[in-house]
Amino acid sequence: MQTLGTTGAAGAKRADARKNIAAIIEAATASLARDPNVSVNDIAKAAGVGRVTLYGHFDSRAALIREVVDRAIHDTDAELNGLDLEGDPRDALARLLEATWRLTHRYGSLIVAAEAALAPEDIHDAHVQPMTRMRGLIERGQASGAFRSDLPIAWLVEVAHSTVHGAADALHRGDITEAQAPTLITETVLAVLTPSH
Amino acid sequence: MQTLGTTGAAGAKRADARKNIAAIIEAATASLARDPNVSVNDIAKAAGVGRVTLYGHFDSRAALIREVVDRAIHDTDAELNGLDLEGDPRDALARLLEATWRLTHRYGSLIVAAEAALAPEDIHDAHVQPMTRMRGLIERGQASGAFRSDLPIAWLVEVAHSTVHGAADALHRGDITEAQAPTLITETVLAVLTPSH
DNA sequence: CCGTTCTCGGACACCTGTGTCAACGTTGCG
DNA sequence: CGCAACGTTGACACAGGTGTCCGAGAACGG
Repeated sequence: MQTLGTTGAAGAKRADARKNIAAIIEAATASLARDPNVSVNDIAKAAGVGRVTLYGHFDSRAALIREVVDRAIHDTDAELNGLDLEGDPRDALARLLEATWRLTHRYGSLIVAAEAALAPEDIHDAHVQPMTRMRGLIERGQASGAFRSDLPIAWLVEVAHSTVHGAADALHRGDITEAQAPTLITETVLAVLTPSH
Repeated sequence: MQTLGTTGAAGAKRADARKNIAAIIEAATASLARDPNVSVNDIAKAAGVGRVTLYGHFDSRAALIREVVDRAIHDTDAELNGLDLEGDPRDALARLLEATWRLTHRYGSLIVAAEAALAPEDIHDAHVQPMTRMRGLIERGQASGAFRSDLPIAWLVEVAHSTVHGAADALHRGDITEAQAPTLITETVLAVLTPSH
């Protein structure tokens, strides 16, 4: 058992087993996105299987979260790598922000769950990966004079992320609608990044 | 026992009892600001008393948190009410942001603890109170033309808060220093609020 | 100085969540 | 078919946190 590790390669398992594994991962992703402290029991119930069945496929709660996070990182990378980050930095940033928002909205508080359950080393990648992408784009915009350079680059990246995060909170609270979120985020971040004159 | 409820009025108690209560509240505030999931045991140890002594003064973990939160709200209100919010809206906003930052930094993740332990009704006040202050100031600035009016007011308030929150994260991560935080926050929020032309 | 008040520590019951086991179904393949 | 391999299940053991009770002892305040 436990033939699938962090690689996630489901080999020659029985058909129903593979179906259950998929259901568990899907349910875990959705549940953890909502509440980072969901119990394994709730995740199993959401997947339509028994709790012990889940333990038959994943060694521990941490192993399950690791698998979910790995998939999230993989999907995120795939989605973000398919993005066109060339051209006008402002337009590129808008595209990157829109994608980041979509992913944040999908995975929600998964990162919180990961931080609580996984070792710091495992978290590092999840944070650094999208960070450097945003950072690189902002640096390119600074070099071309499209973005302001009088604030620390790390801070500008942080602003982009907190704005996206804040939009998620505001949406959850009902202050804004899902439709207007991307516009508000882009408008806001660009307002910060635009040089005074 | 338990003569102090949410009012927090310590009456004619014994001197050491009052001292211990104060130590407990102080330790709980500091502990919860760091980790919203601290156990009652750890809080008691941090206060230098036994766990049972703590239960002698507070009916439950929730009651303790409620007391801590009430004090935090009270102190916050006092500090914010002492602020001069008149004059140039930009300067007033800078003052309000600076105070908000200081308080956020002091109380840290206390709100998270409150959200997990208290009923939604009890949380409402903690959120709404500082919200309306910021909102009123922004509205005044909008009326005088100092701030942009093309974005929803609720979103602008959210931006101010997520920027402060983001600064706390960046500081915790070591991306910025405590000294530059107020400047960065003010600079950023003003960049968003300043009309395009 | 003495009674009241408070602290302290251990022990207990209870709850929730995690992880494991052996027995019970079910699937898949010859 | 039929059997062996595998997945699934309820039941069990364990750990950590909360809240309570008790008795012994210390400190306060009159």
